[in-house]
Amino acid sequence: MDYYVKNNDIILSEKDFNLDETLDCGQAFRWKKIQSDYNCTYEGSFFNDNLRISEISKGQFIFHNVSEDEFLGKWADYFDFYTDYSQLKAEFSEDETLSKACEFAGGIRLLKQNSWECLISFIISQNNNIPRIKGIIDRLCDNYGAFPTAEQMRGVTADDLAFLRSGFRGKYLSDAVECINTGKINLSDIAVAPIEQAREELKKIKGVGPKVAECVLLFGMHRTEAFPVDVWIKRVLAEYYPNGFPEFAKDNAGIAQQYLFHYIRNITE
DNA sequence: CGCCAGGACGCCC
DNA sequence: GGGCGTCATGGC
Repeated sequence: MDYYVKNNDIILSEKDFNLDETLDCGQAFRWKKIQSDYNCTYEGSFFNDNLRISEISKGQFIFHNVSEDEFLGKWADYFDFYTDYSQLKAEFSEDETLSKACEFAGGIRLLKQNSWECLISFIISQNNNIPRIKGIIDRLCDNYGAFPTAEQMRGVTADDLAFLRSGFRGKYLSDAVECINTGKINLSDIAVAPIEQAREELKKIKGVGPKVAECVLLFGMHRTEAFPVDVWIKRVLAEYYPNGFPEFAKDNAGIAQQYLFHYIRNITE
């Protein structure tokens, strides 16, 4: 990791990183672009930690008002800087479609998000569009002052959550809160459980089906073998992988999925 | 206005 | 176990 401390900031060089591609590709919903002229700046949060980050030129970043300890201990992990994405993309490039996808948006990184935040966020995401998902999560965080813990939400009913205007998802959120607070579901255990078992556990929560479970595993537990399949990925699989997804990329199928998702959505528009 | 949104549930056969 | 209508809300 090529970085240095300057005043109260961290200056980072990382060529396999782009803010738009990483923060606005549907894996996280709490980042806002607050500036987009000669450089670009995002403000956002990871559970209850806030960050302002600028891309001052290609591959050059400022983490504003971040200490070296915070950077190494928190943000470098969140942005997965301890993983070599050049190496990863080199491996993916054995496959023609993946190679094109990596070339198309080489600055995507898989964010290592909080499992609880992910669970709630992706329950909200079902049959929903990204601007509205962001709005609902905004209202949730505004109400509690930050992203609420399950403990802070203890006992909430769907009616209590009406202010979210999350529609039929309110009862799912209420059930997720209860599952965590009663101990019926333990996210830390699920994070390290065998993947099939982890899937089945997550699906015990109302409103968590195959897609949401897979997103929680991938985005919230960094299970890189998890592979969320939505309409876009179905299209990729049908069009480019009629004989199945390549075996060599299986351990990192979820990261490959991010490149493919972004690729197929943007080349067909 | 109608169609759709990073789906899941409940019911049907 | 697969197929299908339904579920709130609002972006476009």
